Amino acid sequence: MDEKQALDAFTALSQETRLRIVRFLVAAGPEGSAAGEIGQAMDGASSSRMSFHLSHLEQAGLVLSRREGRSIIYSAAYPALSGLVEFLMRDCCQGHPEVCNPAVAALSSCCEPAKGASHA
Amino acid sequence: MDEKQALDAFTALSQETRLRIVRFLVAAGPEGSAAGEIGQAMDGASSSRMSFHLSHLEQAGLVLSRREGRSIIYSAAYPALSGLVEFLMRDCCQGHPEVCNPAVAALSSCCEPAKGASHA
DNA sequence: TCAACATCTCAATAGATATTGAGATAATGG
DNA sequence: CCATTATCTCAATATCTATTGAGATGTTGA
Repeated sequence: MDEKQALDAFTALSQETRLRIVRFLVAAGPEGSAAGEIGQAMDGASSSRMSFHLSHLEQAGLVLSRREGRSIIYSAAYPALSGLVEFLMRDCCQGHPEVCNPAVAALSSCCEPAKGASHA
Repeated sequence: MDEKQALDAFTALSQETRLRIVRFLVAAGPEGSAAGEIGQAMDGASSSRMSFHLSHLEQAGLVLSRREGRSIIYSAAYPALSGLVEFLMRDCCQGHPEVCNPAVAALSSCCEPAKGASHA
C-alpha cells in the first residue's frame, strides 16, 4: 500500500453511497452480493449509479467482482482494507505506543468479542 | 463514530496534502507541530492553503490545535483515528475472523515490532 | 504604539465529481 | 433466434472542492 493507493482508497470511501456499499459488503462476508442486491440495499439506486460507484470501488482495490450467470457478484477486498488500516496507522507508535493501542483493542475485540473488552 | 463523522474523516483523508499532513502529524507524536513547520514539510505550501486544509482536518476531528505564542500548534487526534479504524472494520468478522486478523496483526506489530510478525 | 511575524479569512476562478437518462453489451431459457 | 434479465457505457449537466492572492487578525518585543 503506497500513498497513491491509500489516496484512491480514501477517495473511494469519502462518498456516502460508496462507504455504505463497502460496509454492506464487509458485513456480507467473503461470498459477496450481486450488483442488483446491493442497489436494492442502497435505497434502490439506479443501475448506472451503482455501476459507477462499484467500478470506482473496484478500481480503488476495495472490492472484487466475478460474473455468476447473469449477475455480477461484488465482495469486499479484506486485504486491501487491512492494508489501508496499516498505512494509516503505520507510524502511530513513534515512541508512544499508548496512542494506537486503543485501535488495536477495538479491532481485536471485533474479532474476539468474548475476550473481555466491551466493544465501546 | 457515526456514519457522518466517518464520511467527514474519509473526505478529509482523500486529499493528497491533507493525507500527508495527517501522516506527518501522526509521526510527529502528541506534541504536534506548528502550522508553519507543517507548511514547510508540504513543499512550502502557502499559508492560506495550509490554513484551508488544517481547518478542514480540524473540522473533521482528525487534528487538534492550540495556540502557543505566535504559532498555532496542530497535533494528530489519535482517538479519532482509532475510532475510524474501528468503524471501517466494525463488522469485519461476521463469522469469518480470518478476514480481519491481518489488520489486527499489522496494527499490533506497529506497536510491538519485536513481537514476531515481520511487518508485511 | 509600532514593526515584524504567524496565521486566518474572503472572494474569484479553475478543476474534479456525482447523477441522470438513453442505449449498448452479455447471459439465459424457450 | 428472440425476449427477458442484469449490468455496463456514454454524454450532458449540476454541484462541490482546491488554489490563489490580497488583506485582516492576533502576538510579541522594543
